[in-house]
Amino acid sequence: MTVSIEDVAARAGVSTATVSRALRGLPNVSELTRERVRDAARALDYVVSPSASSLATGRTSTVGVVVPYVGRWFFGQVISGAETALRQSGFDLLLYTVGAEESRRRFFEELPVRRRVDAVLVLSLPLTDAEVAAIAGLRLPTAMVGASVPGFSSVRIDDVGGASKAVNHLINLGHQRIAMIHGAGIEPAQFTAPEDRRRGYLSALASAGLDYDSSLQVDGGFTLAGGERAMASLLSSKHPPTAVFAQSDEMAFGALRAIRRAGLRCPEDVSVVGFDDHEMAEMLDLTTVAQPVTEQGVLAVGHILAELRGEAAPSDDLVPTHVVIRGTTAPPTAKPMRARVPARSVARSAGSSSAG
Amino acid sequence: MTVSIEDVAARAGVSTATVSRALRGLPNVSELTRERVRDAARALDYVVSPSASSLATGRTSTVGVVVPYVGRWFFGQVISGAETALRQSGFDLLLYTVGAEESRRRFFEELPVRRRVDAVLVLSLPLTDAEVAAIAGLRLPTAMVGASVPGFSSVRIDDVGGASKAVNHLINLGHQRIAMIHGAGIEPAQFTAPEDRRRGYLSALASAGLDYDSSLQVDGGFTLAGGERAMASLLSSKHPPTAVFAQSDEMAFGALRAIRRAGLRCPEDVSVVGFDDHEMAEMLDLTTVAQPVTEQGVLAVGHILAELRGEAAPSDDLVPTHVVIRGTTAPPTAKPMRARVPARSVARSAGSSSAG
DNA sequence: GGTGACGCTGCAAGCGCTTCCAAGGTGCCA
DNA sequence: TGGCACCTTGGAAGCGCTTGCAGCGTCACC
Repeated sequence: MTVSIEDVAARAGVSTATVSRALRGLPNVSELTRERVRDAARALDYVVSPSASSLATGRTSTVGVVVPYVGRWFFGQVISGAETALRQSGFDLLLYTVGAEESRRRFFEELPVRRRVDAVLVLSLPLTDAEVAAIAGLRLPTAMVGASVPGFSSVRIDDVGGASKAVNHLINLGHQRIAMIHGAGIEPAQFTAPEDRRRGYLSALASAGLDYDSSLQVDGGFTLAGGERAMASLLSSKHPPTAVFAQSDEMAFGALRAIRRAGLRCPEDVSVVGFDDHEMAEMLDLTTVAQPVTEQGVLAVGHILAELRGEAAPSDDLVPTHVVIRGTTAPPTAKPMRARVPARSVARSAGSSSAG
Repeated sequence: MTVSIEDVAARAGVSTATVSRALRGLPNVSELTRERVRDAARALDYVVSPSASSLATGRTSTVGVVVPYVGRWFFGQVISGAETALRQSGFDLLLYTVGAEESRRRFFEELPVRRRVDAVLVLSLPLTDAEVAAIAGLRLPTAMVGASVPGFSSVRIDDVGGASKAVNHLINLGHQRIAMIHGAGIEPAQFTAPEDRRRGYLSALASAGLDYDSSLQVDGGFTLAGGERAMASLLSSKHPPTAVFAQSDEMAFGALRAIRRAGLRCPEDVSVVGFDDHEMAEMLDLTTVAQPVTEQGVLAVGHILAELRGEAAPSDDLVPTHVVIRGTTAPPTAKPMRARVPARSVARSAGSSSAG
């Protein structure tokens, strides 16, 4: 039924060994023979059997990608980049989503990637020590995106730098009272983003000689709803900020909503900067810190492939970020927050009267 | 180095044949033996070699999923559902993204899934005839999500019904002048969503006895920017609509932005309904038509697995939708677009069969 | 006691490749 | 002309499983 290497060999009048060599571009095959083999293969519509091939070589030409959720924009982008890079090098991408507690447990328990892949890519999964050990036990080239674990290659963004760029942007606009909506620090240790972004925030404030006010740091739990709550609480404080740096775009979205619901306007009353450059950021005109997302997938694959070729030891990449200035940031108004529009009932007159 | 079935056999004191049968739960193995084998396997941390196994059986226990983009919310969700369902049945998921023209061409030309997968899942890819032929040539169980092709299983939503539900919602609120922002009809024939949604729109209007005004149908090309342009043009017409049905949430988002930029308010001045229940729809408080997304992946996998077991011929699923009412729809103001009056009084003029 | 039937197990032949090793040719130099 | 190095090619042994077929006790029943 299916055509095998033997059929090709017969048709080309050579041995299977030669077919194998010819088709894979190995040296020590005369050009003439190679052509004949290629023709035969083409004529028979021959495709090598991956299982036979990997049984013989021990290599699978497949990389396992472990990701919490595929549905989230960020992961989708990274996977996309990784897939392209892998495909280009002749590798397949086996997907494992381990977002649900149950599936995660099973993944690290059974390690279904064993014998199935040549290398592993772990995306933004803060791993417990046991999980790290499990992965290490695979003895496969492994790269992490978004978290750094000793012994593995990793690709991360410059969280500290990104955060201070964002805050500097606000400072340059003239803001002095700048709040931060952060993510909770409850995650495993390798997930350093919240802490790093906080460091960036603080260092920007410090080098501008601005006061540090701990009441301006509120937890938004990295969710939209959390960002909304955080912003609401900031707005209702006795001395609200004129600008807010949110550690993620989703929290920034929530903040925007809170601002709107409070009858205030952004950026006239409060400026907001996010972090990520989420696909919706543009639509909401959110100033934010952009990170190259797809590229991180590509870089991670690069590490993996290099290790696979034995060319490189595990190494870390820190990719740069840049601030994308959009419409949610502006200089503070002269008299910050004084004449507060009565929220709720009176729909903001922004549209008709003061538009522009 | 790696432990093979032979090691397990030796340790359990049986033949490799028995190990194979015992571990796979085949009958004709005494419970005692099975236990011994299991223990040996566990003790040696044995994992069957997928390549050896599939070389021997011809089955790969892998399903190829072909998708235009992973980064888009909808696809991510569907993949997620499919992955879970597959994993549960012991299948792996091989991902192929063919969004880019180049990668798409290569995919259908080389058909890298050949010999690699047992079945194929094609997500929301309107295929050309040649592409359909290529897939058919694989002679593998195949299911489509979002498009229906004769000969293949498919899972789609009820576009006609969804659209008319959306429009009925507007009609029930009292709207009489309802526009539609649609997607261009330039795609291959199987991509029937635009046309079906138009049919739903028209039938809802018709059964409410409302006029059909072709100037109220504008193309938004299924993009945010397109939706914005379409809405802008509607707003600037001499007789603008009081409500708009957008064939996708993204276009609806664009419409919202156009409304805001025109200094108008939603829903006070114009109501907007979208389609999809995009993850951002909630954040933007958009009334929309929700479809079960993850579930479509699960259903498609169901079809595939059934075919794989030889249990079923290709069949179609039409999954229902429902309107999610949020804040972008409200009864029209009494005197549309002229003076702004609180829009309470008109609340229930739903049944009015009077033609406008 | 003979004889199937039946349950459990092992033998061994593949599955379709890759690769080590040896063999045959060729050309070149001594 | 013989010897040698080098380039091509083929033979054949696996890689680690699955599975058809046969063997062998056991039983039940004639």
